[in-house]
Amino acid sequence: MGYPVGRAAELAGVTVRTLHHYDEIGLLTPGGRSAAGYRRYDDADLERLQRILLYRELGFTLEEIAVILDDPDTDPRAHLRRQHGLLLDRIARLRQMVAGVEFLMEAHKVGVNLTPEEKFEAFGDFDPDAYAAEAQERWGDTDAYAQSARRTSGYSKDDWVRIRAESEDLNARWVAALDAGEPAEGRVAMDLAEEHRLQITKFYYDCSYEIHTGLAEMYLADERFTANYENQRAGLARFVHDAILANAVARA
Amino acid sequence: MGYPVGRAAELAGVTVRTLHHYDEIGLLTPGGRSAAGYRRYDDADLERLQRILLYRELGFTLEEIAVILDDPDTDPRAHLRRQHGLLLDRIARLRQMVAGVEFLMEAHKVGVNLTPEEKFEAFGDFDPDAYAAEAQERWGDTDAYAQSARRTSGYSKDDWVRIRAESEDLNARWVAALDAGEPAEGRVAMDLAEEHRLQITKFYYDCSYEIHTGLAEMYLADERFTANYENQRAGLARFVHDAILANAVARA
DNA sequence: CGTGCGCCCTGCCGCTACGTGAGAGTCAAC
DNA sequence: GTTGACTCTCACGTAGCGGCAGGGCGCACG
Repeated sequence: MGYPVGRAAELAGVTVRTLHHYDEIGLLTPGGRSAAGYRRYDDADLERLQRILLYRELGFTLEEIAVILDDPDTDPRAHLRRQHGLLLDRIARLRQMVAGVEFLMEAHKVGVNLTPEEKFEAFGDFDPDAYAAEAQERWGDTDAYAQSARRTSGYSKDDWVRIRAESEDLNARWVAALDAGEPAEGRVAMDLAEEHRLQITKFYYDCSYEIHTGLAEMYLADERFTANYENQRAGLARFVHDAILANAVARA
Repeated sequence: MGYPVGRAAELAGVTVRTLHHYDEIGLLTPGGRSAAGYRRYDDADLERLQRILLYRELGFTLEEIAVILDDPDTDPRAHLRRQHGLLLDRIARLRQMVAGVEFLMEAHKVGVNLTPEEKFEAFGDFDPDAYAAEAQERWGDTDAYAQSARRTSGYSKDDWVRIRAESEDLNARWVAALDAGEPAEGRVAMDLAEEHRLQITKFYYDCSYEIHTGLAEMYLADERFTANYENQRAGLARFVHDAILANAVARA
């Protein structure tokens, strides 16, 4: 009983070498060996293999996959839900790119000349807030992120333009507040924080005060977000962070 | 004029090292250099870079991308259309995987026990006919494939179950015909060929006799398809091929 | 005028996730 | 008992960069 390596590879649609590799690095060790030393894969092995391949398709490294799969308090159902969410997210991202290509096709047809900046923007260096939901969910397991993916996947090109405009507007006002020397715990900054929270709720997912403070922490901890704010104004990341916390404490 | 490497990298959302690498392998050589030997990227370079990144996201190797981009008779519009189609295809594939995950979740909830084969099938080693459209279009430039992607992306889990069932039913009858010793140019085989053509039209895209014969050739030429048929019965690939050709000649 | 500081250059070594043999044993079939 | 398909274990090769070393630019600031 159990499948030999060739059969397992065929079933999963991978090469024998790949299975050898996974065995070498300890990612997928077959349940047993025959007398002659042949690998024998049982049903549990194949189930694990399937999960590996799905996470791999989603862009995780083999090391990350090992961590995810060997986490003791993640049952099969949690894996399926997470994979489901991540897949929806990928689709949302691809849809955004489709919208970008359609936008460029339009521009080309009408003969509009776009600056390089505009061209790259068409695809979006993915919006930080949408991205945040992903990061949040990647290891957590709420459904804020799945909600985000579901909603963003329904957005049209025009929607994205509107969303981008509103986001940039709010951003400009953050910068203005910082430049004006507003205190992060003051009325103005806290109102901006509240507006920020409502904007996320409106476009992506229900952003509670708790989630919002979580985002604020990430704005400081994750350099991708830090850079996003700091590129606009030195100290802006910390300013936004502090304002969000003050706002959450005051209103919650 | 022209952007320095750091600025170009920032615009495109890649690292400087990546641009160096593309320069090294000749995939993207900056339009000029400053007096001090600094790379200077002009607008045309950035446009090329954007195309590179999109094709890369779609899974092409850098070498393949070079071939695609340096093909003299592919204008910007053709690139956009191709990218648009390929993106829709990726989305369709991911949707199929989503459906697969949902199917597994259902099965898990109801407590159904699936064999490993069934589990891997849930995601589909992608249906050959849908795949065919892709291969057809990847280098050609009709829109059969885009049509296929558009339609399949709208299919639900239940739809896929039905499609799979119908496909397998037809497949079984091909096998039966071959086993029964039916001639490939006979009535029975030709009727199966016609049914095959209509099934593709129904589920994926308008399959003309011309396209159909194209598919038949591919069933013999591309080992992924050959294997698909030969795994069921030796000689089946050739049998299907001959029947499709006979049918096309007789009816067209 | 020099002296940081940030950006740029060219090697070059390292890493991941395998591909691709080489050389040898295994197993079912004829 | 031999053939052909499958398996094993080294072991080196490859793609697409990441990251660091050692060294030039270039402009501001004192």
